[in-house]
Amino acid sequence: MSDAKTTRDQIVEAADELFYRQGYEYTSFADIASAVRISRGNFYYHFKTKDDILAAVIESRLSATGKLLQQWQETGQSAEDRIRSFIEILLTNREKIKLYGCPVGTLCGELGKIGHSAQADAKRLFTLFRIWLRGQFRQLGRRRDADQLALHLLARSQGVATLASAFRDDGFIRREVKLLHAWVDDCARNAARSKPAGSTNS
Amino acid sequence: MSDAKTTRDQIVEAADELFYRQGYEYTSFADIASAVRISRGNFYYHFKTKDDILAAVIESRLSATGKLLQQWQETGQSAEDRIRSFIEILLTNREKIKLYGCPVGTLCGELGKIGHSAQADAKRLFTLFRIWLRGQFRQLGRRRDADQLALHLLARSQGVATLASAFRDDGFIRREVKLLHAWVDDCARNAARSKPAGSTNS
DNA sequence: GTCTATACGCCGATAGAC
DNA sequence: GTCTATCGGCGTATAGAC
Repeated sequence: MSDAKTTRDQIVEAADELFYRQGYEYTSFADIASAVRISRGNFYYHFKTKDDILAAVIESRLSATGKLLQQWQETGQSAEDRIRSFIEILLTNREKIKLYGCPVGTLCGELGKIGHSAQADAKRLFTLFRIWLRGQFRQLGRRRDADQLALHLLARSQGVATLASAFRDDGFIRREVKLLHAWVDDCARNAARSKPAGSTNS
Repeated sequence: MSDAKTTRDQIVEAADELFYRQGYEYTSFADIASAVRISRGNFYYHFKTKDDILAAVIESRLSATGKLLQQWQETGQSAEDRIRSFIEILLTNREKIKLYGCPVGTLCGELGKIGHSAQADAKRLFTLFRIWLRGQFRQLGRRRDADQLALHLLARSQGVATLASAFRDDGFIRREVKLLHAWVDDCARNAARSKPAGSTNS
């Protein structure tokens, strides 16, 4: 509690940011140590290996993502609204996305390529969003294809992030976000049509 | 000519594959040398630095991509067909995509993160597809938004590749390819509707 | 808990024999 | 053109003083 962050927390925080900006492989202990302003030696008091730091970073991201989704769950007026808050992160985080892509997608990709065992854990970040989105689409009335819609939306977001970082194009992001909102419109319409007359979402 | 590949060509070929499968940063000279079965020392007779190899690999990919697009241009019966051949590479290359993602997207992403100057060249791979696709959509009659449609299709493909490699899901790829073909259907329909009656594509 | 000093290997890169 | 031998640097990781 209060603002007294432990050194360990500072390390995780700095590593999180550096792994996002530079990638895991490219980030050295020296990078993290100098960001936290501690010596490399002190480092190993808190984490035995680089893999341990990665595990802690992923755990921290999983926790933060869970809280974010829970917050959306509480503040969103409807399932449709909640899906739209997911889409909006593309706009909210667009400056970082243009520079470093999506933190989930790029980490999973890198860990997959170097055959790192932590890729399974990183994938759980995707799964967290997938399950949450699936729940929203179910509430929208798309019970049969809710999971497919969730994956589709995840894929669309990943694609936007990848091209946004390649071309550094703001207008492109805005247009794609508009298209995604229009796609949600369609999802809601089709759900209403296929539901029995008079049924509601609750 | 003939099958007598020069050592240099073999190096580029091996590096190309390794950069795709392991990433640029993670691939060492030792990896490439052992793949080509030459000593590390001999290596430097052909390439002065690792950056030089990367440049040669990108150049090789640009050339191969250009030839592929030219071939599609010649064999495709219509612009619509040609766009569909682009979509089909997701299916054709799905085994590698599930393991290593898209070679263009992952390379651009990695080079962007480590701030490598060759990222500008890697981006040209995207631009090659972008311009070619833009041309196809123009021929389809979508003159005003041809470039936006090209970027949209590129983004959708990238998203499919990213999630396919995270979840290793064949069914997901197939469903998304179907959706993309349906999207092309819509593109062609909307183009026909907005064109003056009686006009043709040629 | 934090530091300095240090081990040890792999990295990219060079020199020079054949 | 291909090899062996080797360099300097940085990477992760450890030992031990304070």
